[in-house]
Amino acid sequence: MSPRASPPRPDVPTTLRISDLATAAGVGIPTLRFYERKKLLPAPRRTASGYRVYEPRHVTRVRFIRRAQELGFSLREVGALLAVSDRKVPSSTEVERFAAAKLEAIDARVKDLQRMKRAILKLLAEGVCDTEAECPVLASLGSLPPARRARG
Amino acid sequence: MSPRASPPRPDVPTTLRISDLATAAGVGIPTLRFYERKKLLPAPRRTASGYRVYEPRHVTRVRFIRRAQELGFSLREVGALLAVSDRKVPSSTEVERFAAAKLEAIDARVKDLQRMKRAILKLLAEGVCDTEAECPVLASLGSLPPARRARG
DNA sequence: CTACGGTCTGCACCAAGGTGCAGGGTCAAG
DNA sequence: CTTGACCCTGCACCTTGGTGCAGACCGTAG
Repeated sequence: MSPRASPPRPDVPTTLRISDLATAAGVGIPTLRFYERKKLLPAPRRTASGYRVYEPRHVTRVRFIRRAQELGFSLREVGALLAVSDRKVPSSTEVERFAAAKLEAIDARVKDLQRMKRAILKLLAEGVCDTEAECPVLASLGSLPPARRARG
Repeated sequence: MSPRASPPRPDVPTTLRISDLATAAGVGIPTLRFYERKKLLPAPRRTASGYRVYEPRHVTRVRFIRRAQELGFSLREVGALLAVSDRKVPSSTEVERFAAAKLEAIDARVKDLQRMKRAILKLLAEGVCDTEAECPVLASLGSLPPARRARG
């Protein structure tokens, strides 16, 4: 509970220790070190004694990672987005193809989610179905194209 | 390549061996045994010699599982939906709350996906941003509520 | 009968995305 | 100068959702 009055406090740009970043971004400390190992977070500056020193923009970055994950992007994909956004990688044809594929995938996912939503509503509204063959959930989603994993 | 002319062929209800089901549903054979262990597939009938014997409805069921997974449902959740659909579990308040929560989650996810889509479009259209603070992707998604995992 | 592919079981292993712990250094307060 | 909270590293372990392999049986073709 120590206020730990941010050290010399040279200016506005507050610095954060790892626990501050973890709290601010809503993740655990080990997760931050994990992201660092995975290159999703840049290796931060260190104090003389080796403590990691973060800045507020890292909060944004970690929150972005979490949001993107919730949307179904893998950490590898999040890394690709961040790399473009960081200019670590030129916005090349390859990236554009990646993004375009993602957009398509997003549209498809949205459609499917809406279908699923309707199916669940129906399931609730109609009560439970008598035979598997008539179940709205199964019917609305089970008999669509082979559904090869479209994750990538 | 043997046609394996479906045995006595008693009627329309063709039976499937595990490899047939795997092919028809677009998954691997081990995956089917895995689903069976996880109770997503009922333990099927067996031939005298112990071979699993499936029916066409199992194709629907497996495809449903894959679709639901792609939509971000965990196997545990898929199991819950299937249990309702199977009448193995009464459509109780609990189930309705589960479904209602799912619906909300779906709406939220759709909104976020659309936001992500717009962000990616912007990223592509505007070229790459100069500072992280200005990046549309980060901006559109990074600075939203704490984003505690809404998976369950 | 033999071969050969399909199937069985059980167990080991894999990748992703973390989580926990031991053993040790740091640092501000009391 | 000790205590306690915090940090470091490295390593082990966890859950999900599979994948692979060994060793043995089944079953049809030649």
